[in-house]
Amino acid sequence: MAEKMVAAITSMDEDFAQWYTDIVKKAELIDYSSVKGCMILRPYGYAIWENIQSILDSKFKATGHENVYMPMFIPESLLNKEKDHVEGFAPEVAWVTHGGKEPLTERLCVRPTSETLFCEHYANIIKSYRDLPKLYNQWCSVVRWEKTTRPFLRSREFLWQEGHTMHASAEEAIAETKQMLDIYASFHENELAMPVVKGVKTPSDKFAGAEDTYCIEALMHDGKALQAATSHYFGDGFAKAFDIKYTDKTNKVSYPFQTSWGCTTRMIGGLIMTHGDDNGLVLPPAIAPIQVVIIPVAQHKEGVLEKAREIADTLSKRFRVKVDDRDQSPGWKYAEYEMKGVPLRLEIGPRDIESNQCVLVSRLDRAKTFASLDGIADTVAERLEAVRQGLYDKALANREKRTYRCATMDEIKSELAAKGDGFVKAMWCGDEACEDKVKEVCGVGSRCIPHDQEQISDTCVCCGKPAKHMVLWAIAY
RNA sequence: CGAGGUGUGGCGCAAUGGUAGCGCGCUUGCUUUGGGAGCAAGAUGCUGCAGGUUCGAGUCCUGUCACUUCGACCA
Repeated sequence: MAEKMVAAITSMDEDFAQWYTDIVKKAELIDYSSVKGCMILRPYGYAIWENIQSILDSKFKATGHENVYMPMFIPESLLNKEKDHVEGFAPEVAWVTHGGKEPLTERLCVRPTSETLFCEHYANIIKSYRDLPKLYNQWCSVVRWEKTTRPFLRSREFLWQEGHTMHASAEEAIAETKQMLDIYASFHENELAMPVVKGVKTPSDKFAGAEDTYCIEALMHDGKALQAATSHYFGDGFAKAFDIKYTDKTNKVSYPFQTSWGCTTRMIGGLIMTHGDDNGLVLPPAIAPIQVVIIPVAQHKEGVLEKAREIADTLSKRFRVKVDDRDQSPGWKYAEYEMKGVPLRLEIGPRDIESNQCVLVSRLDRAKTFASLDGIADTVAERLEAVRQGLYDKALANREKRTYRCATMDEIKSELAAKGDGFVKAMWCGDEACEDKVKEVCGVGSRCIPHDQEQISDTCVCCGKPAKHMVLWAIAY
């Protein structure tokens, strides 16, 4: 019987990539569409995104941000206004060249990101220091014509939010950049139960047109890194390129300072690869579309379904609950909701009803325990919190196990060879040539310069000159 | 963009160049129900597409498209 269940998906140790693909399909998160790299988010997958969206949206609003909606198209001339930006994105934009049968006089790109659109608009509406700050966000999809694609991790169209803000001073803009990074980090650690490393990108890895790019990096179960969210400080470069000017308190014409920050449906890929196991997806309660699934056992027997629905009524005041009364065997349903990552299962059958109890099964370890139906909502709340904490602890333990502190490139190579992919902490002189060489020789790229610095050694891991920073290195998704 | 893999019923697969089959799923009925239930009866195919070779092509050849894996690049 156990064999049959494991056979349902590829084992993650056997083939992690195939395991991932099996999960996104079998947990009914997505389906492939007829356009390469464009996935269909099915109800269950979209519900996860809606939960992520609703939590983050309330955090954004609590910090003073307002939602807007910008057009999907950017005229070529507008995209071209900021040199670094267009160079960064031009290779992967999709172009609209015709309206009906008529060629357009100027081709339009489908937004790969909306800095240029926000800047054009800000130039029109920011005239006085009284107009600042502007704290806008939008939820939308963007298009980047990627060569190779994977569901959630790299699709040609993906859903995201992009915040774009304008501030009177550099300090205020930098504070905004950091505030949003903190919001992303706490969302990942608390709601998604994913430990993350906060840091700043090296100059070669910055967002096109940014002065500083901050990010949070998470380590997946297979030891590869995933950038989970980013927050950029732009200085006044875009403001100058787009002629966004205002009159400040001293009656002087000034340029405002800008930020942007975003996170995407890629987070769902991160959830899968952080928490999933050989029985399928495992979802942290905060974003699980179903937090508690109730499985009636021997549901044709008198009183069973009624009792299941009664419990559901009680629980649904506090949790997202589903009673599955389909005509399938209980075992079939157990396997199905494990595949879908439902954090807690409640089984109720005739024997339980007699003794006023039910069986609770945590998705974390599939351990079965009896629980009294008195005060069941409090018990469920405790168990859900235990799932969240357990997921976080497990992910953190994996990250610690796979974090290597290295003083030389030889050490990096031998650690990775001996213990598998993971985070490498090693010192760096700041020279891009060394960054490139580490990637070439050791196979790991720089992910970020972590905020929490450690002194691994005094000299650059590559050239031996005095080190400026500890860098986090890894193979990235 | 480079290197591989795969295209046959909804899904997974089989079929020496010779009548397209199996399992799962699906439908109906009955019996079941505490870890993917059992029996019975059904339905489902222009073998990705286009050419070619052949008396005959799922099978061989050419082209093409799609999906997918791994690299390089990116959220």
